[in-house]
Order: sequence, then C-alpha cells, then structure tokens
Amino acid sequence: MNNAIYKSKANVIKAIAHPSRLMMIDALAEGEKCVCELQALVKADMSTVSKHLTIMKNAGLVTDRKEGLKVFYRLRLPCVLRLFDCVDEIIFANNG
Amino acid sequence: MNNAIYKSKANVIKAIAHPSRLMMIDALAEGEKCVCELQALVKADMSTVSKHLTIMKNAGLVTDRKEGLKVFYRLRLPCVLRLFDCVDEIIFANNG
DNA sequence: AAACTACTTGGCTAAACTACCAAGTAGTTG
DNA sequence: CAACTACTTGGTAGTTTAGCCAAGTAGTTT
Repeated sequence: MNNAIYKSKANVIKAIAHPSRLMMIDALAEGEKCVCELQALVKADMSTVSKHLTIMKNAGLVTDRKEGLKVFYRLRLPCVLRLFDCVDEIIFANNG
Repeated sequence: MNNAIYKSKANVIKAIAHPSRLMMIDALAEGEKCVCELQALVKADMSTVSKHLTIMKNAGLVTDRKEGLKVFYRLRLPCVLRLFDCVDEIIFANNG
C-alpha cells in the first residue's frame, strides 16, 4: 500500500515536530550529549526528556550509547539540520 | 523568548506531519489543485480535507485562490519538497 | 429565485500526545 | 552491600488532534 509510505514518513516528521525535540536536535548538531545535558537545555523532568529521546530514537533520528552511568545521544543523519533551513524560510515568509 | 522560535518551528513541521497532508503536498508539487482533486487523492470527507488544507495554510505552507466554484491550493515555497529527501534518507537507513 | 456545486465551519467523539510523579534498572562509589 | 547517580518505564490526568456528520456560505446554472 502506497499509504503506508506516507504513514512512515509522517512518523519521522512527527518525531521532529516538538519544540523540545527541535531544541535537542539543534544541540546534538554540535555533537553527542548525555540526557542530563539535554535536560538542562529543555528544562523539563528527566523522564519527559527520556521519552522525547525514545520517540526520536524509534523514528531513526538519533542513536544512543551508554558510557558508565551516562547515556549519550547523537544524530543519526546530519541531513535533519538541512531540513530546518526550509522551515526557517517558511517562517521568514510568514512574518515578512 | 528563544523558546517561542522553537514553538513556531514545531508548528510548521506539525502542519506537514500527517499522511494525508504529505500526500497533498506531493500532489501540489505538480502544480495547483482544487480541493475536489485533493479529496479524490486522499479519499476522506471533503470537510476533513478542507481542515487539513486550513492547517497547512495557517502554517504558511500553501496559499489558495478561488476561481468560480472551485478553490485552488498551491505550495507557497518549493523547499518543502527538498525537505522530504532527508526523510526518505532516514527511512532508508531505518530499513537498511 | 430555486436548485446545484464546491467548499468551509461547528459540533462532537475517539484516539493520540504530553508532562508530571512514582517506581524500577544499571552502573558506581564509599 | 548500601547509598547514590543517571536513566527508563508505568501510570495517569489534561490537552490536542482527527474524522465524520450536519449545517452554513459563495458562486453557478436554469
């Protein structure tokens, strides 16, 4: 079914479509970060941050790696960042 | 507040993140289409299609134009399509 | 102007999402 | 091994979203 393709695409995009998740993706552009660093960034409960990361991981946006007590997340594919250029373009057009 | 920027970005991305809306964006890549054509494409109630289009219009993704009885929608910025390349890349990596 | 076409809007219900707290797990340190 | 740190998972309440039907609007045709 062709419909399934659109559903899986929507799933990936939905995983990006949240203010905290966008913020984390931007931060991960610099390199991998532990959950504690991302929590400090978005200022939410750690369980909330963890769930956001799980959503992004399931969508294939990030991968994780455990080192000692900490879990480090990193972007799986850098193209996610390019994706934001278009979003910025749209927002600029909206306010222009 | 920096947070407001992420919120508005998330809003644009959310407007894309739906199977039917993705399907319609793909169709609009060919050129403008009336609501009736888009309804035939996604096979939902016309009121549902109309609401999806309103969401995309409010996000600045599409614009509309009335001609006689019909309302034609078109993509406001072509960059939305480039955005899908990355999504495809992620899905390919997920299944590869 | 009555009937018709192409949409949009309102109302409502079911499903999905989000965030917190509490409890559990894995690894570390004293 | 008990206490601690860094997370994850379960549970739950509040919010948002999606879809249909019904009703309303705008333009057209007869």
